[in-house]
Amino acid sequence: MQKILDIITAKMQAAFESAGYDPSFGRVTVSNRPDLCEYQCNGALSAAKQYKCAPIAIANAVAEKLDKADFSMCETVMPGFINLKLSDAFLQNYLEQMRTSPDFGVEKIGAGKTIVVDYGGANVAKPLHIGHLRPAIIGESLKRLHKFLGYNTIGDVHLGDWGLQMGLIIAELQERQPDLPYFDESFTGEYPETAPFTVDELEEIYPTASSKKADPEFSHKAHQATFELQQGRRGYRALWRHIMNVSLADLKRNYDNLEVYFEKWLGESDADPYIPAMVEDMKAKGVAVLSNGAWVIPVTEEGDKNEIPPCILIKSDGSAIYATTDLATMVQRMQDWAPDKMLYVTDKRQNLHFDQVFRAARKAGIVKPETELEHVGHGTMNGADGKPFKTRDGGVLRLQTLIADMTNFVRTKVVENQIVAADEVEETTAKIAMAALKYGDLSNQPTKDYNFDMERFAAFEGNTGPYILYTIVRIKSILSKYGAWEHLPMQAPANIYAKDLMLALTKAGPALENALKTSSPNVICAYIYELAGAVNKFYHETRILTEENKELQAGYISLIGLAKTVLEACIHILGFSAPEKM
RNA sequence: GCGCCAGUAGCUCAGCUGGAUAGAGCAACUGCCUUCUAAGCAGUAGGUCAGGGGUUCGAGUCCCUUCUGGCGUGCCA
Repeated sequence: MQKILDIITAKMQAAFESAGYDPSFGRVTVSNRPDLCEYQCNGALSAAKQYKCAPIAIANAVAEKLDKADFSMCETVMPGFINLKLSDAFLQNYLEQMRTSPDFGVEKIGAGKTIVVDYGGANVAKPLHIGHLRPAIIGESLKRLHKFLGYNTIGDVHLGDWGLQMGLIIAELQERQPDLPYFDESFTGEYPETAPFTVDELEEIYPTASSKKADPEFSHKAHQATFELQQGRRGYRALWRHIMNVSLADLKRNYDNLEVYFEKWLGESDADPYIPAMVEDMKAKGVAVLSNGAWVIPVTEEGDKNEIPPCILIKSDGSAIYATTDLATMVQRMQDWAPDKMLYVTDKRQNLHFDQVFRAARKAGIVKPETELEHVGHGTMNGADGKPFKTRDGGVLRLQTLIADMTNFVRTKVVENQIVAADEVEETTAKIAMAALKYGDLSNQPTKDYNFDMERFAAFEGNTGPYILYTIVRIKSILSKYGAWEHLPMQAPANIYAKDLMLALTKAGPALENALKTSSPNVICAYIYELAGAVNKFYHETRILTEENKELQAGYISLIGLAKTVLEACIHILGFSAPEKM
């Protein structure tokens, strides 16, 4: 469906033109003075500069020419604003069109396009911790948003399963159990089928090994193991498969628990086969050059304020590095899926890395010039005190612990409330906790750091996930008491609360598009908060089920029905859902 | 050193290519439940938009500069 702003802007531009002014001044925006009008055009003010005359004169001339069929008000105000209000009939027709269109008429701007969203960033052999929360839920949300707007979407967890971390684990294992056959180069038999460690052991082995990086001897062994693993040393590959098997099951369970689902569980290792040919190609093209013993891709471009470091392709010890696997992964993605866009959701501290990789990819011709590459660098989640999140003993907090804490916190309130039956407590609690956690995160701009405050996020008042859910639950409650509502047509606004709600509903599509364009789920949060507010005001001021005029009542029901449709679609994009009662 | 990002109410944050009186939530205070869930609604109070210059009819928004904080800055991811 055409957006209201576009419809009005087109009319306004026509009016500017027919009044003898440049139509580009006819841009209409949502009013910032809702007490005066619903939409406004400030074009006369800017036009006054170019035409060197009083803005109000331009505004009057334009207003004179404006096609006023869809407006109930059009007035000019000093120094030159043009203020507009929509007619009831226009709103009714527009909302009716929304109601009867698939997905309330949002424009499928991604139709025919494919996007890869790279957003997990989990490392094998490491439990998911709070650092994995943001990329997971922001990425999941952006993926769902693209899907809703018509894109073919491929979410790829892009496991960290190939870098130095694997070498560290191998080196540490060798120190602990040197007699295992995996370390015996002369061993030619079958390796054991069961792993020589459990998940819990693995999750202890990695941090231990990581803490020993400062030891030159150990560090060298780890680097050597990394190199040999990548070169295909048989025992290391076998060990690597054990590590993968043991930790993948655990990772999947954790992501499921967060309601984050990947279409692809590929990792850095899957990019490995693409590396040799890619590197040879880059060398042949002269894209990669030898520098200090390493093969690097210079990526400084004209216009840079100063030289940015080259992208390192092959380290001086001959092994690959994360830039290499990221580039090779692009090769694989272009070959298998030919996406129009690749979106990476990782910590913003990797900004430079992706800048380098994107430049290198374009320089080497790995992606097409029109392929969009975007890095959404998210900020850090800190504790309520604004300091890095730590457990009481200073360790890293596990994701599952965070979710459990939130769930326990919410459960207490659900039980106190006594609205749901005992056997529904867990399901309701889980939904509210998920909403609290995700909305609390997503309502912040992705790029900014924020403080995790469980009491604030799970608070049952204010701008929170639970508030949004509560609004939906209220609507559901009325609709289920009313009966069949899906067929009821939209009516003209019955009061100012109805009109405000209708105006809010028309902004759904634009909000989603804006969120997609800026890769900012917080835009959706801000929108549904506004929409939920409009619903609650309407709810408060209008008796619906006791309304005696059945015709009028049907209009109310239709209106809140559409509100439910929009709200539920939006929270689904954000990654959570509403219970029946709360 | 250089680069990037940020600084808006006591706290947490919005503010869309400059536009009318800078908006929410929390906390504080005041009202509204015999009526669809009060996890709600209405209201009061709270801001020299870090400081200083500049451009403009008009600046939280654009330019310059200072201060403060965070992060990054060739072989970790």
